[in-house]
Amino acid sequence: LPGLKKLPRSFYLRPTVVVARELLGKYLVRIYKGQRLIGTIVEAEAYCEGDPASHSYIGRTKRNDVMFWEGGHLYVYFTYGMHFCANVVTRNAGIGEAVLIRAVEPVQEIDVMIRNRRASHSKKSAVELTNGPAKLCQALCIGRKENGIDLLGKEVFILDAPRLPSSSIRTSTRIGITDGKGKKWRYFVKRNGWVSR
DNA sequence: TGGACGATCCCCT
DNA sequence: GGGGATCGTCCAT
Repeated sequence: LPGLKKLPRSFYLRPTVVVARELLGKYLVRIYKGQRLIGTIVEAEAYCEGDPASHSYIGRTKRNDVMFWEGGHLYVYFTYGMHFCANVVTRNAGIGEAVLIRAVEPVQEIDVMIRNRRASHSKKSAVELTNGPAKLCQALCIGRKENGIDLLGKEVFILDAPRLPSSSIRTSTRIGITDGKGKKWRYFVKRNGWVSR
């Protein structure tokens, strides 16, 4: 992906639903042991202040602290006793908002991603490599240590790409939540096979 | 100090 | 389509 630049800080400081929508089509890059694991973001959800479904709804705690950092950091949380999920922090410091990355389409080092998910992926389709928030974290080696990483650094970052036409973007309510229903803050690429169900 | 539960995934039916 | 795995976080005793 020669010539593509990292998204600047200013990209992340904008309203969270705008960031969620515009992250579609961008390249999520993970540098791990000298390898460049890359996937195109195809599904994302916005979590805003005043939203009962957001981890930040209860206020600032040790767990959700990174959500309140300046936009352009990575908030990684642990859930269900075994899974990690990755979020892009948005807006200015002191505001607890973020975008959950729910799915990516593998682009580069796909064989490494298969190996990272080997235990459970042995006889599954290519789609199941990264069609969910915890699956893509496993495929890209994103875990507890990556919580709080600066997306303008060298370990995890996002490369710019042309904005997708609005005709290729769809919206829906968010997945797997009970509070805050009705908000159509899930964005995904129409007809892309890696979008979760 | 304890218990309820979760922005999920996988395997089984 | 349903349930079990599995444990950190948070709040109520």
